[in-house]
Amino acid sequence: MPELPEIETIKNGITRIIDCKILEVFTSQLKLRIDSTVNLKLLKNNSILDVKRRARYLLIDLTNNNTLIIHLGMSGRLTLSSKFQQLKHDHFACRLSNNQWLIYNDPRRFGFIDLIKSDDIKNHKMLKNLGPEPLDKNFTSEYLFSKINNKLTNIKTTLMDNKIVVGVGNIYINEALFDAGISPLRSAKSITKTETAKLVKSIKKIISEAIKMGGSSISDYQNADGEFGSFQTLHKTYGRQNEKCFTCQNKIIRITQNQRSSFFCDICQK
DNA sequence: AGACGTACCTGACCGC
DNA sequence: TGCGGTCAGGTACGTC
Repeated sequence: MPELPEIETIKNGITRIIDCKILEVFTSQLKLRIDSTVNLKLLKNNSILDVKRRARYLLIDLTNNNTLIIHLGMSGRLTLSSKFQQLKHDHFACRLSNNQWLIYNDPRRFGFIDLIKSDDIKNHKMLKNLGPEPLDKNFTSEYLFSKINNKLTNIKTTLMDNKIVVGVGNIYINEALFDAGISPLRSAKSITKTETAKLVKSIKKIISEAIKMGGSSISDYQNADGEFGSFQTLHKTYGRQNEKCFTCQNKIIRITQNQRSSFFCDICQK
């Protein structure tokens, strides 16, 4: 489901739980992608100090030096609701002192929830090797060029590598490459310094616009209040195979790269 | 070391 | 209707 703009939107939607106390915890028996290090029932009586995001991970800081890490995988949803009746695929829920339930639902179970000591967060195996945030000032064209100029792999796959830059998934990389006028088929090492600068600018632009629009709702993404994002109405390539390019009227092509769909215009993107 | 394929899961959709 | 195939927003891991 979610790339960085969707997670950022969810994060903004749940900041109202800050200062709430966790009164009750539900967990399903089903296995998520990785097992929680400790029993999540231990969350009871912790209070929420802060809600943060790193890459596509939501980090909920708690009292007792605990941090809850939530990843939504491909199909996860995190919602706030005044009631909780366990639905299929609900894997975690907690009742808060503001009379709301925070509910984690994930049909495909590619996501996970873990509870660790806040001090150990940087060492968590899912977080320790992450590259910079795309909107961070240290994600520059000099940095990116140094990371890609010896890579044989295509530029699209390269930019989806979390060690290089985080949070840029299949939707937004297609959109950013279109914006930059660069074909997804190019090898990373063939991208010039000038093109790298354009690419960095396009990634920042697309991600910021998507955050402003509340993310993209392709089939089932919803924010913490069950509302849909609207950036999908501005997609210029993603999901538009055989439709006309808005710039040149050429047909948008769909191909497969590393088992993921790429959409592009072979006239506008060189 | 780097490149690439595979695996984890469910559900929606399409063609026969 | 039902069945098999394909596809889906992510990411770690195995193998060459």
